[in-house]
Amino acid sequence: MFGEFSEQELEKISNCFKPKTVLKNSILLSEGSICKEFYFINKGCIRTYFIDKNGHEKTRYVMLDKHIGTALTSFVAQRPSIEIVEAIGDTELLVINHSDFFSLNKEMDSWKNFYQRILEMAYSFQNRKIEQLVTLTAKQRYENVLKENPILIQCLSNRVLASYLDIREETLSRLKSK
Amino acid sequence: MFGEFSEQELEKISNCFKPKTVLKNSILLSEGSICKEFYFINKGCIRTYFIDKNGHEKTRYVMLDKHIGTALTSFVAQRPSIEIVEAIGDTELLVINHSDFFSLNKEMDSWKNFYQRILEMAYSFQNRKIEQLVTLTAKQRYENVLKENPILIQCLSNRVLASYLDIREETLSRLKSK
DNA sequence: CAAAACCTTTGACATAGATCAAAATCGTTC
DNA sequence: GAACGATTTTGATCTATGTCAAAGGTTTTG
Repeated sequence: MFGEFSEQELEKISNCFKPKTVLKNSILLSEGSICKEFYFINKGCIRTYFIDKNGHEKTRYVMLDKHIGTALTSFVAQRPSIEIVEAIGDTELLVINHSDFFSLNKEMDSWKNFYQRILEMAYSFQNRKIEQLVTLTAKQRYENVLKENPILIQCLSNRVLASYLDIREETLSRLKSK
Repeated sequence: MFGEFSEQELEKISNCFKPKTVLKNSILLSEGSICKEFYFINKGCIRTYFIDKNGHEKTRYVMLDKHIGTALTSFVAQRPSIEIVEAIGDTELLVINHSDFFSLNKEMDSWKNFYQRILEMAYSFQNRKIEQLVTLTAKQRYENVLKENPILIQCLSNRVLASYLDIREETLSRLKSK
């Protein structure tokens, strides 16, 4: 899906991924912990978010079926995470831990390419997010998700969707009734 | 600085970098063009920015002496760029073009690591930027730059600094007089 | 299935920062 | 160095969105 691997390589890679099932609302990574895991979502939904000075949640990234991700900044730097990782619904995951991830990255050229692509895409995604935050109004951001990624609106509660759009839930409620 | 290279590798790498001097206010990449170049700033200052629907500039990234960068999204995907790259002052650059960059990335393991580190840092930088945009007030963002990166305040005009902070120049002017 | 806990909606009000306009400064050029 | 253009400051408004509070809804739980 993200890279091209030989049979042998796939064998080695799949040995590194361990299945894991988590229930709705489970915390996979709490604030201040160091992120040791990278996830492939087989089925379900998880998100990363952080909490601002006023105690409000800000959702950065939502992963649905067949997506990958983690609290990347903490995972890469092995520093305490600002971001929290949480299961939104019951979720089946495949997990690779930090040391296996970077062992593969040392040994396997095709994994390096894979990781590069992950980083490139993560970067582009963040970049689009910044563009939208600084150029679009709350309403435009909502309409943009409605158009580009409507599945999110089905999967997320209004509370979480609002935090993803960086607006208050009251504002989202008002936007929708128009 | 960013990676570890052997003498041989350094030789090869430096053959790919060409010196280039540009004058203040030169456009290195215009909107809609495909970014073909990656820059090392020897001396001077360049920025990347884009223009929102109201015609206002939004500065994403400022590179000073010994920094590296480019309009990364366009450079990576080889798609027309939303971002503009502009010299803020007269600037001496070293330039590597897209095909040399990715040739090195194919051939040279240490360059792969180097590129990974660039991407990791670029990602973290964007992430911090998002955190600050969504959690800090205009004043806090100004004070943050004042504290963390005061050299920017010397190098940039108020107009550009304001666009970097994502506030209007009038607001910045008012913030400063307090 | 009742009650507790949580989520969403609605209303009234507050405010940070934008907008528009006009002076005041500064820098560049002929 | 006068004059033009660009940048910065100041002032008077406007507005999108936040805040606070309360009322309905829904879901979870013993």
